[in-house]
Amino acid sequence: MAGMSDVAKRAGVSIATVSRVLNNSESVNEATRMKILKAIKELKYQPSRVAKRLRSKRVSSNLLGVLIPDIQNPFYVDVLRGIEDVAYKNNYAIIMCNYGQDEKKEIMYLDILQSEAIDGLIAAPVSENDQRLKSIIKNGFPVVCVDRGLAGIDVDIVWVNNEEGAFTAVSHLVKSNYKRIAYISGLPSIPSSRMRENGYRRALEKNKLFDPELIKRGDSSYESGVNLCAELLDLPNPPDALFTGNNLITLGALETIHKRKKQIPDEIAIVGFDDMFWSSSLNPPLTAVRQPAYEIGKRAGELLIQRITDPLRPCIQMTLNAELMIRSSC
Amino acid sequence: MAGMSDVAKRAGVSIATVSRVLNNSESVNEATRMKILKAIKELKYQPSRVAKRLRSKRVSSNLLGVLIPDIQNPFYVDVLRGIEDVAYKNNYAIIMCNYGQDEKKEIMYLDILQSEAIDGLIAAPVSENDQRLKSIIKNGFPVVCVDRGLAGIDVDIVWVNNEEGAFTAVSHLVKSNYKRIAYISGLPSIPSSRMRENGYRRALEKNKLFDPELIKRGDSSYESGVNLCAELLDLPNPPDALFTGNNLITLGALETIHKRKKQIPDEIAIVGFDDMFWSSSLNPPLTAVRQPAYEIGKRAGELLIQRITDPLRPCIQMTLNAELMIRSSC
DNA sequence: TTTGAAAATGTAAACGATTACAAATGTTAA
DNA sequence: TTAACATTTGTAATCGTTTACATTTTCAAA
Repeated sequence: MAGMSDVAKRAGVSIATVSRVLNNSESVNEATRMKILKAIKELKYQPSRVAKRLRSKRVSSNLLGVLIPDIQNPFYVDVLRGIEDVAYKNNYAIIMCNYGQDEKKEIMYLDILQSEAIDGLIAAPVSENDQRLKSIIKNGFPVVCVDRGLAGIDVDIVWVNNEEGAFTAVSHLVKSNYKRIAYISGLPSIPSSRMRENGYRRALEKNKLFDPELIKRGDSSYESGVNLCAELLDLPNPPDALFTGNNLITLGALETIHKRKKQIPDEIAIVGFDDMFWSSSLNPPLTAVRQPAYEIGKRAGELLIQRITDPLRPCIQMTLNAELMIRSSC
Repeated sequence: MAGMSDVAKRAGVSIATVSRVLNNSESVNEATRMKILKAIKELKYQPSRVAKRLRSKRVSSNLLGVLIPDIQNPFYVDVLRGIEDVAYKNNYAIIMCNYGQDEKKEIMYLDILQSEAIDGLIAAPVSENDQRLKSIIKNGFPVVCVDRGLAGIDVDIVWVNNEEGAFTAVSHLVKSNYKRIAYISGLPSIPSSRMRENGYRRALEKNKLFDPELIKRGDSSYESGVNLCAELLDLPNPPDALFTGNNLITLGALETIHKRKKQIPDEIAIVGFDDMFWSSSLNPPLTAVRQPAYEIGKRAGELLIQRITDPLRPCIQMTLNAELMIRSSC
């Protein structure tokens, strides 16, 4: 592929001048500009972002990193869309890394992203004690967290009020007169799992309905939804309602309930954390706590770009509202 | 951040030696190797992939590009997972670009990916006449297409037999005695939309059931599923069954059907192209043509890595089987 | 010893851009 | 004509690696 020197040769100028018209910086004579533009066209010249990034660390590489735990979870897909739209508008491309809640993989990706000299990173860390991510932040690298925080360090973060969302959902179940309300939790090492559990617990204790037997903790996956729901249904004194800790768990629980031909909500009610755009087409239309996922991504993208341009701005914690979408599953 | 020269200084050797232990190439004395390794640890040195890529074009950058039309479509998510697993195993990271079926965006991403000096690209092109992608392939750059082909050019490709899949699905509808079977197509510029239409048409014509009025062509989105389904239901002589052209269209059509409180399959049957892992939790459990999406991604990843190591290997077109998953929606 | 090959290490030129600084050219006013 | 300044262009260093080639060190055999 043609390089800048080829263009320079063809246009009969020096590479400095070529660089100048490329970055339309400083003054360059209109005639030479035209010559150079013509040469660029003819040679189909494309500047190498790699060389550019190597040379000027202080200049934007127009690359953002995104590190998410699970691309299969529609919540993160929407977050990603939000990030991407903002990035595209601001002329950034994104490297997306999906670490599948695997810490080794997360570390590998973090290394790669750093050594790719990205301008900034949006991450949902593997846990709140993510050492590697913390040290990156301490080094002054621009990072925005989404959905999950980091303990003992000041960082921009965008998330929802998980406790309140869970509290509202479970309270709705209580009001609807369910008595044995179970919670299928995601990975307990994820802060949001515990926040949601707190909300669940607060709603039940307030009404003296709390029974520790009805909490099952899994790994935030579809399979764990399938299995833990089965365990709950097999209890000698099974629950009459289910609060599921995320998207995939909800779908897994539904799978089990349907397989056992239990009626929802008559035999078992269910309300899930995380809405999906097709929730109303589920059987039955699912009552769920809706996180504004796209909005979360959008805000995170904006915060990151701000931080890149102004590294000294104080950190912001942005808590968006989760909303209970009441449909027919409870 | 510390660079290679810092490490060299600390270990009291030249940068060349550092580079050698990093790439464990050639012989280096065990004692010096230790010294250097120690210095690397102490300085938390991380090699810059950017500099590495700039220097050695012929050496692998361990970066793969993935270009997909719509990250919201669960089919592509699964393809992506397949690619990612293979990439990870072979020590490649991936840059994922989602162009949202927007040609301008696709071209931008293609430019970026090229100038990032990635090793290879897996793409589902915007159309079979994608000029930019074609010229990249002509330049000898390693590319594997997924789900969508390219006209008039030899390229590795992994997809399913769309026509056959559609034919099977629609034939099943015919066997079940539906008479007015409609097709909601995705964007006609996408080859798979037309292939599926061909299968649909062949199945109906064979049984003298074809009626051009029952074909609606949209843009492969959820919204177009919602709207075109409504148009079909509003027909003076509405269909008694629906064949939907992809995932999102299916979900959109379900939305409309439910909103109108039509019974599935009694008032209207539906079979969709593309299965989802939660299809059995839909209302009703959805009959769908299952593409082995994860497998498609995995195969594509393998083909790409092969091509990178052997640029001269003849092109392969890999057609996987689509399978009809019969549930209760027809 | 000396010699020569093998092993270990160093030197310096790339890779393809940006950019400080220098140099050349053009323009205006005295 | 020339001084003074603005405009335009060029030169060369730089970013952090890899690598061809040169050099030094080591060591066994003569």
